[in-house]
Amino acid sequence: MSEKRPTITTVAKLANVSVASASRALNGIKTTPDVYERVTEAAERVGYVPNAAASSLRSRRTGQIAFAMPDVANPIYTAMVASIQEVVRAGGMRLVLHSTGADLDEELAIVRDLHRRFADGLILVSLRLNEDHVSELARSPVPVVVIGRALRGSGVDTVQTDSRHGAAEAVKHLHAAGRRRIALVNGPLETVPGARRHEGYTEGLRATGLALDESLLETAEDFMVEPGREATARLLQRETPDAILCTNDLLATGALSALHDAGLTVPGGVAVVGMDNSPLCEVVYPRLTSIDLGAARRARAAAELLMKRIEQPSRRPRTVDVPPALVVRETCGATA
Amino acid sequence: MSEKRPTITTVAKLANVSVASASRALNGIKTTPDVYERVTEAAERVGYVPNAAASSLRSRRTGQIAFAMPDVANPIYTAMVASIQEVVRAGGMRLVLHSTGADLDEELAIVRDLHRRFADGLILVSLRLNEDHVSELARSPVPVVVIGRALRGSGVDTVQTDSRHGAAEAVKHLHAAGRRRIALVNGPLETVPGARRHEGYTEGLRATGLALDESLLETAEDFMVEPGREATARLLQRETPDAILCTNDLLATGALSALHDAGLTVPGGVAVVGMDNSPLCEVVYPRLTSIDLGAARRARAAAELLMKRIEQPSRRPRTVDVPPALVVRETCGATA
DNA sequence: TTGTAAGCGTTATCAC
DNA sequence: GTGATAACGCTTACAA
Repeated sequence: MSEKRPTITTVAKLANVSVASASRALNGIKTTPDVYERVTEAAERVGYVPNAAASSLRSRRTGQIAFAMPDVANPIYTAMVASIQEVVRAGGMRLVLHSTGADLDEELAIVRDLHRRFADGLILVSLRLNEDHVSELARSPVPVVVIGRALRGSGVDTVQTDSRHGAAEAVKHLHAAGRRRIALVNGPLETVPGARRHEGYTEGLRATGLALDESLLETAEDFMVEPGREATARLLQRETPDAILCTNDLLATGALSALHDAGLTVPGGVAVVGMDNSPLCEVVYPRLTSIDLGAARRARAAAELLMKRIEQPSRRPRTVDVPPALVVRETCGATA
Repeated sequence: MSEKRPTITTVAKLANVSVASASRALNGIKTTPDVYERVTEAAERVGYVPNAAASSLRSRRTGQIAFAMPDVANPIYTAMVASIQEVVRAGGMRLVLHSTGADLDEELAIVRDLHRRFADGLILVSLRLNEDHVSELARSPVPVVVIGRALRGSGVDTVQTDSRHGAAEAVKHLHAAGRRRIALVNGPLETVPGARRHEGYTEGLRATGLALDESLLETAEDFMVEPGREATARLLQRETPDAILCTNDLLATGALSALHDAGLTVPGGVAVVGMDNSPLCEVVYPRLTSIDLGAARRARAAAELLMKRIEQPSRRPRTVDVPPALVVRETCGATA
């Protein structure tokens, strides 16, 4: 009844070859056709499946790729997961997921945990990691690809986008559409995206000759819908802008809701631009104009960089840059 | 420069104990305080981190839980991932993600792959698995929890919801709101949810005394936004219903878009009810009335069942039932 | 309680 | 090309 799980020894015996030959045949290493035939047949017959732990222990490869992101519930990271999953599967590997809650300690903990060697590489989306943590990354026993700001000297591959430039472009677009009182609803400023997008906003104002008005700035507790709604509500209590740049689509979604509650029309009264160009844009009402930061492309690039790096650990680190692009939809046209 | 990675032997030597004692101390098995002290200190000093493969090979535990779902991009599964992630992390384990593309062969392939022993258990969301596949599940070397229809005789724990009943309730609600020409936009009928929700729809019609009108039925290629839009557009070409029941929120989102394109108002002209009560409901316009199928609760329950089952493999299989609940929002009120 | 030693199942290194 | 055999790093009987 409860026959023991077959091991490679079982297969080797049945095929009348050594375990070494069995292993070779099963791993596609050159053998005589005869041996190959007998081994595969034997394996088939007993339903042999190699043990992952044993094979990892010996080969030092786990067949797993780890992906650590700030928040599983954010559609932009979900989109990344989908892209990465494709590449990973095509390479015959598994995807291990980690959610860091955008917490710096968590981000670092995962990098340290790589010493357990549970994965052959890591793709890390980091909101808070900065130059101080380069040493931790450099110490990693397996390749790491960072999606975020390039960390000089860390020796890791990086995929980035110029979200600062993206934010500036958004402001310019709003200005070109006739908007003059452009508010900013941002996420936490101590995050890298928060800081850079703020810079981009002020840069955009400068470029268009608009003055920076502190009362048009609002910061949400987190890059999410509800905080976006609250931040926008606070903003509307003291000011009525004619446009709002939200530093991601979730914030923008919250903003749309707050504007609606306040009886303001979009884009007639207030124009809104988000960032990320996530699937959400097509689904909210009105459809959201957004700065595409190439999430899917970045994720795919990161996964591909990682796969190549795993094959060839010595190759010099590269940085891939995905340029932002404005995608115009309904929430921003000319002033009504 | 390139000192070798420390193993448990390194630690044992440094602490002047046997590797066995080192292992015990590190795994929290009773030792004298003195030994414990010396070992942990030594481990700390050399930065020892246990090797996952070696420990799995010997202990037959991987510390990994696998979650297989039809589609990473569907917010309802994302919500499940979030819930499961919490439980898994609380148990000190890792989450391995698989996306099956709602493909039966993929679903089965993952179950078979468990023989590699890369995970200590699997949570499987299955759209197509049915009684024919019970034997495959029963053969699994590690516990499996199925989120979906209970499979009798498989011996696996199951978490389910009565989506048939949910669909029927939706119809009753629409009827109570004065709707009489209630259309159905469903996903593929050969899936379990597709079939059951169709049954629920007809059951609802029967209960309210409405006649089944074949021309009010439409089937989308997939449970997603774009197919939902297309299916609804087809429907509207031949009929103008006063309500549409969509069998998930993505379909409903597509339906809203098609209705809007057709110049129909919601809920004034046509009421819409979705299913799943995903985060999407709060974000689309108008906000979507939906049948909550308790995704987060089901996911959490599944994860908890799995953890318990891993601890105690012999306990008898249970089935957890999460009842559906109507959540009323803007897309369905009384006829205008 | 601690140490000794035997594996866990595989892959890689040798001679042949 | 193939077959012995030695690791890989850890946990766990078992003996002391």
